[in-house]
Amino acid sequence: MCLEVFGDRWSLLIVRDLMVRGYRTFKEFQTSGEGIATNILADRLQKLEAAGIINSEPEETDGRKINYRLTQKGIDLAPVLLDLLIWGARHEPADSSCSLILKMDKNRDQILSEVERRWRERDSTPLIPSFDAGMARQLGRTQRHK
Amino acid sequence: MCLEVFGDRWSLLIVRDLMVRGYRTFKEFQTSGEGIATNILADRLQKLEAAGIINSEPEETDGRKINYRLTQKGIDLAPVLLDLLIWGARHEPADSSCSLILKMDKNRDQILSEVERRWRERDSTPLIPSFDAGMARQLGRTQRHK
DNA sequence: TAGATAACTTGCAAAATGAAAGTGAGTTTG
DNA sequence: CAAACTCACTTTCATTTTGCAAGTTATCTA
Repeated sequence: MCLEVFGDRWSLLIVRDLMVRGYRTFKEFQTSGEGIATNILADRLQKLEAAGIINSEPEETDGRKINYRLTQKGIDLAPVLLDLLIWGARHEPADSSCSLILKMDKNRDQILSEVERRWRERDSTPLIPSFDAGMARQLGRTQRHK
Repeated sequence: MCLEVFGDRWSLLIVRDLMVRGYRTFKEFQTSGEGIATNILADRLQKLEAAGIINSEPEETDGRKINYRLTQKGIDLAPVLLDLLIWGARHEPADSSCSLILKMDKNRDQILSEVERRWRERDSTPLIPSFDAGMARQLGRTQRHK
């Protein structure tokens, strides 16, 4: 059931970008440097919406843009993403932000409520820049993988 | 980084089966009814091993069999799987075991330490049969999907 | 009003997946 | 002890999914 939706390379990445990087539009995903093809992006956004994880509505001030946002069901994935992040930090040496991320293990509940607050208040600034960068690097590649 | 490994339909399912259903051999995965093709299964087992999430060793009593087990890195995925399960139970009505699963939200830490204990003691009986069935149904389909 | 821009589609080649049928080492059976 | 069987894979090949590039259409913006 719930692995259906995430059994591909992009869906969780999209959810992550909505959750912690504050992405909202097609263009932001497209140019985020992760290299998702536009047809796949369109397809995944549609499937995530069909699954009730995100919704979409045109922006009022600019009729071209469509804003994608997490639903409650989508934001409820925060614990999963956070645990995955912590797991990655613990087991993939990689990054300098690991120590930062590992501290989050202690503050798990606090961080989760912060994530939810930001969502409720439609605050789309990236969630702590350094944290964001680290989270991005941990959870998914930023470069095309050969 | 860490989404690389799980950006496909089967890898997390394999980890789940090792973790909560007590699967150990190729055959068990193959005949579990989830319908994974043997070539894909072989490929995923190899990739999971390359990623340090599982290891493999021939069984002593039967030279044909190979036992796959989670490494520490693999068992550390328990929080992720548990959160995903709880998320599924909360948002995919589906199942009668949902209420059972949702109770696990309260006992999160207790369940996680039970999972780890079982792993340490190489106890491969399914983790509470009813829980197991529910977890299986929630996390992945058991039937071929059209 | 002539570009930009945003959000997609479309077409096509390349890669991944799945079903089915092998293969070969090791084990059980008669 | 040889034939049959089991287990863990490979191989082959058809189908599906993905990725890239190039449109397309409906808004803006200068």
